[in-house]
Amino acid sequence: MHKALLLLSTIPCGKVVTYQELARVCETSPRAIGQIMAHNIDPIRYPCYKVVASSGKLCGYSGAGGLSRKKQLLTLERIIIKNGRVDPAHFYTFKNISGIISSSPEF
DNA sequence: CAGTTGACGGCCC
DNA sequence: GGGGCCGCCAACT
Repeated sequence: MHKALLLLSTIPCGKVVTYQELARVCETSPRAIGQIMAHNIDPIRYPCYKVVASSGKLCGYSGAGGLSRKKQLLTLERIIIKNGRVDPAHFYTFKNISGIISSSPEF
């Protein structure tokens, strides 16, 4: 399993991450993160709906329901979405990567 | 192994 | 803010 997917489960409720941030932590390109999400086999276990573009745009969701579903799930976490975009105030950044690693067995 | 294709980002205008 | 361009990297022909 890729690191990026594991990081998703560490995101606090009410927050989202950008592809950029995941790319930074995983030391890869945002494009690669996009691929990983697109090929994500298990949207249930890994909350890939919390991943948005740096502009706040939702971009896509391969799970059932598509973008509207993704939007709905985010709304359930009290995240305000205007015009298909998440307010940047909801962006989450990984501060202590080592802490995350120690709390996740698969690392 | 060599293209192609995106759920992107940064830069420029 | 938005469109055009190019670099990026993993997955899939």
